[in-house]
Amino acid sequence: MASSYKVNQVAKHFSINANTVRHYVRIGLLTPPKDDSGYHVFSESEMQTLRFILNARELGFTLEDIKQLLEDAGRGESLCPHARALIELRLKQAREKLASLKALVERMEEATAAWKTMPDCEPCGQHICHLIEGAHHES
Amino acid sequence: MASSYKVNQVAKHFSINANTVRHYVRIGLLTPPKDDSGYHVFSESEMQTLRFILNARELGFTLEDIKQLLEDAGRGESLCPHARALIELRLKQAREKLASLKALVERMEEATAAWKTMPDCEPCGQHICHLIEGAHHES
DNA sequence: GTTGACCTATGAGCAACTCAAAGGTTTATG
DNA sequence: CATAAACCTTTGAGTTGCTCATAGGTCAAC
Repeated sequence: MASSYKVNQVAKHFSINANTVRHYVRIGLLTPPKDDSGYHVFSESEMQTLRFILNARELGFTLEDIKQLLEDAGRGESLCPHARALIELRLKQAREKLASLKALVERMEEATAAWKTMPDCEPCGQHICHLIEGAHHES
Repeated sequence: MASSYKVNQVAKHFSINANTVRHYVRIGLLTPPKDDSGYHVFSESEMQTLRFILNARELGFTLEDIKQLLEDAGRGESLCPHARALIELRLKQAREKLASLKALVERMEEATAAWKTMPDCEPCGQHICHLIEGAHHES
């Protein structure tokens, strides 16, 4: 009928890898029942849950966060307060990672710019590569 | 004597975790000889290699990159051309990751801002959490 | 001689997949 | 109707760079 999908159909529907769907089943995010031959059958309700998972993932929740939210929902609780607390934490972490990644890109850009004017070094016992050895991690 | 260190001394010298030093030994980045009782002994030359590793890591090279560079050096080749090619690749990747992380942070900020004005939802069969279900991963 | 601080090697855990292996099922075709 | 293609299953392992735990050996001091 209309609202019944198997793994590859689900994957195509959401434009994701079928192995990703299987991964979510494996870790218990999705719990589709099986038909007689052991194939997972996804109903509209499973599809809705998967859409929820993908949305939440896009918003920066971890899969473990999402699992907790789904468990809240399974216990009939409103998960909004929990979601608000979690996203605040994840946003803070994302900002930290962003800052350190920004710093890394700047270091890399500085290094490549500086290297443009430097000749390749001949290998010698004294140093391995002056490009890298000139970097500022001293002591 | 002066130039001979054991793992914890090495770690303290560079202000890194002793397990990090052991990790580099395990994956073959460092190859310190052993004394009679099986302890790793780090000479000045091992220390120089470790400094090289830490500098390169700070510049965004992966440990696998660094391993290749050290192998170049071991074969008496100038690794500067290789290093230049590698950093260009890693810089490109870092910029891509930076862009996607920036986009993620923006999505998270928009979501939290929008959620400030929304009430928590009561759990119902129709939807799990309108906060997350309002996100734009449709279809 | 025993406590405590060191050292070793190895396996596992993190996050979120992704791929491969080994096998069962279903469908389409010759 | 046989068989090959295209699905499906479970499970284990690989990715990156550590970090921690386990089980055990070594060494210096008191």
